[in-house]
Amino acid sequence: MLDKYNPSEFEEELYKNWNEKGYFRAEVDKTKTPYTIVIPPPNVTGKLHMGHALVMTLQDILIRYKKLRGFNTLWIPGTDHAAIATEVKVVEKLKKEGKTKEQIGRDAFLEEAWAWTHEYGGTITKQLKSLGCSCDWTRERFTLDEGLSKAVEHVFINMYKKGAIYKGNRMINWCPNCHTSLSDAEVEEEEEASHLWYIRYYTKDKKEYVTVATTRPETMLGDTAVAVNPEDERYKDMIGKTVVVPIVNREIPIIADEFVEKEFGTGAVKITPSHDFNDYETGIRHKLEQIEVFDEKNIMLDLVSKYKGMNIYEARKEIVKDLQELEVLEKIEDYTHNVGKCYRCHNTVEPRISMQWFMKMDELAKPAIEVVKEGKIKFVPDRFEKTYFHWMENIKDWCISRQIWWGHRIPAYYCRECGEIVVESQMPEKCPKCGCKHLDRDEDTLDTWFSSALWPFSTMGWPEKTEDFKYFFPTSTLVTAYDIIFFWVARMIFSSIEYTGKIPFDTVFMHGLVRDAQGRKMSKSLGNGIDPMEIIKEFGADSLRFSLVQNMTLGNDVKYSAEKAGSAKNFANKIWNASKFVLANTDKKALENYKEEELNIEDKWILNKLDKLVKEVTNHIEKYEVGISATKIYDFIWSEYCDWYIEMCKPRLYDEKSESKNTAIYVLNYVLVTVLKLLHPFMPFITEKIYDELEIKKEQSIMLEKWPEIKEKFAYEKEEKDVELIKSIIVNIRNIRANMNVVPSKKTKLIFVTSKYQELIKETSSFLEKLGYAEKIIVQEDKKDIPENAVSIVQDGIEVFIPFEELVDVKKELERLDAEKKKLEAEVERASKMLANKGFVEKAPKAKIDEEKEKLEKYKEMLKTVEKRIKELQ
RNA sequence: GGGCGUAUAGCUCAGCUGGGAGAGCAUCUGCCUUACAAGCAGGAGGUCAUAGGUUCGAGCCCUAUUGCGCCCACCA
Repeated sequence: MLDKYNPSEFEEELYKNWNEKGYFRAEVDKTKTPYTIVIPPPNVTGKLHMGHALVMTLQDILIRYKKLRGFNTLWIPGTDHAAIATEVKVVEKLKKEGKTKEQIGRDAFLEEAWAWTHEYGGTITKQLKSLGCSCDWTRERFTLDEGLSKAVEHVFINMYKKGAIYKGNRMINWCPNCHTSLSDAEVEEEEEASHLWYIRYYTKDKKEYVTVATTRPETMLGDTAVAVNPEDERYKDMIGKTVVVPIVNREIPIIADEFVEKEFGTGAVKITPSHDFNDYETGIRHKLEQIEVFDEKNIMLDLVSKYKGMNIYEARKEIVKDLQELEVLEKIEDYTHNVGKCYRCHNTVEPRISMQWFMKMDELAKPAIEVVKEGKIKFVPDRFEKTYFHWMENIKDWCISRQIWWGHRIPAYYCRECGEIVVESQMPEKCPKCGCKHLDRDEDTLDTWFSSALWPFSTMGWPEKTEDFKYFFPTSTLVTAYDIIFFWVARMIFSSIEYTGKIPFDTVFMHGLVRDAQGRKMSKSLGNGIDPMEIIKEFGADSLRFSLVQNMTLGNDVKYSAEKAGSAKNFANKIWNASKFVLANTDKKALENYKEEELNIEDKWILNKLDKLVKEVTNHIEKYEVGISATKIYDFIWSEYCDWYIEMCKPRLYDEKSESKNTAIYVLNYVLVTVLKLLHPFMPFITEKIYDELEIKKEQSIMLEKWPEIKEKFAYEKEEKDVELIKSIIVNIRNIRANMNVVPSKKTKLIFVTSKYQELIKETSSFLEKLGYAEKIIVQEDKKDIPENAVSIVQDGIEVFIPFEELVDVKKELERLDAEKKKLEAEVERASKMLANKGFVEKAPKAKIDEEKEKLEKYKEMLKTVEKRIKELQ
């Protein structure tokens, strides 16, 4: 028997039970259709945040739903080694101990990193379990696992041999803090207030000068040209001449290049090919020398001895001062511009020329664009396809090497003698070119996203042709936030097509970000983060899940506050108490003795509504509109089942002589179990807990149940309409009583005057009496014997009189009726106007016209009745 | 500079292929009615950002404008 709703009492235990019984485990079964999701692997040492909570909940909803619908579902969990993020943390830890990674060396460092991983790893998987995620934990993977590492190696070696991976000395993004190269996707632009420094570069004879505007005065030491637009009249005569770089006194040419914007600054740009992407390209076009100004730690090199050893920001100050002294600094303007920042540490990224490994992208991108264009992979919502196309169509080669140690080490070996590069899974015994026996392995590791790109198939044992891979691949739905389309989604798509020949998944379901109540990103620095584990502790995992999803719309961000979990918990409590009520009134015999032909009209009403609910919920989940589904279920349970149906049933349940008591018990149970099934994907714990108590249950667990049948025809449409009419009368009664301040304990007679609905009133009188606060219900054809002091309600085909005796003030009642009359008049006018409109009658669909005609008749009729009543009272 | 999203009640958001503006929270009134006070019943609260257009009919479709947000891009 259910006690008070307290999720912390049972959630953990239920999860353990599911897991032990093997309900999350998937087996290859060719008689069933697989439905597969691979988890977006969170950082192994990470902790669950709201974004995780959302993405995991969505996946779990899909998996549980599909399982109920009979699919052979598999959700593969796992974690990512998060190369840079983890390495940075380990380096920090070493720093606290007074050590550096260089001091302890690669092997010792990796030991530290593994120790770190083991210490902090596992937290997030535990948290996923608290959230209720139905992952197949027997298939849990880690990106640095042996199998996954093999897949990475396999891909690297093969792609290298195909020529799709190559090594090159090129300009890349460099994070001076993380000490590694970054891919383009890993750089985030941030606005920064700075200055524009205007510096004069004089000709050798000092007769002329060109003023350049720059945001990076310190890089001038490495300038090897000044560029102007070839069309720029101001500088036409200067092109081809030379000017002298102040301080270093190097003579450099003035060149013409299209990329220079005439309108910006002075229209003349200093060119530093070693420290700027544009300048690098320009340098190559014009065969300019590349002079490095500072090193990979942002420390000035020995171009000018007084700056040597300074970091670039100190050097900037000094150089500006010196330029002022040389009287070549024309002016300084305030200027705000975008600066590239490392997505991990948010330090300013520096462009650097460096030897790196790259993956050629143009050939890979083409088929990856095709599969989405052809609809083989669908993005939900589809607007994200645009983002995807734009990126894929403008993609540049992917810098895949990283100068860190934590990750998949590049399987390339270099001959010490001749420099030959050998790419193999093992170090060769000797150089195949010169025979030298001394080879060194490449020090670099691969971009974390290189292994993530293989995740949908590497987790299934690929490149081995495992049974899992053959059966479960391609996966079905990829669920992820829109902010990692580039990092992950795009790369999985081209990787999968290239390596497996198949798409990795057929649908990409993108959700938004979880923000705080004011719409700000949740961040540590703002301190506005909400810890999902705290929410679980206070409200339960079901409430967290439901509140995250309830108001979610496709692809849009979710504003979240703990209050939402509170209201979700109220909902859970509501279900709990309703179930308690149903259980308390249920006995097994009643369920066995149920006969469909004995259904009351209100039973048919709720069953018809339930059928519609099943259909709607299903359709919306199929369209990934889980937020709408959640709301529909919420509304049904609270506003239909609890507020109305249970109340309607009470008289039958409490009346021992009631013939339809058993039917009520059956329908109460039937609707409850059906709605629990619909709700289970959203709130797995409470639905299981209640299911377990139900007499009507068929399975050991609600997880083994079948999704409710979707009926195309609703058999009780008329009954539904009729009960709605009665409901509106009840609402009217309550309304009037509330306005007259009549306490619920004060019962009255209810006199129904109707010829059309005599039968309906009789059919519904069991609950009409209770919900209408009636001591007695009288049905009659005409208005004889209506007491003077009665309030009346006019409905279509029914007039209801409530004799309140001394409570009725005729004047007030007339006022009320007058208001009612005005409302009806307005309705009649509206409908008549519409029907008098030639355009409407000619062009509107027939059904709509008939509807309006029907309404007009109805309201006219009601208006007449009201007018008559007014006359009677006057 | 290009692209995308968004604008509806005090707050968070729904609103289906265009056909009488909705929910939750907050607020106000009355209720401890034997599932639930984490509740029940009732009420108040909106020129659907602005201006045009299409249509018999626009919150919804089209155009422009404005606010907010995001993504992309080599104006130093």
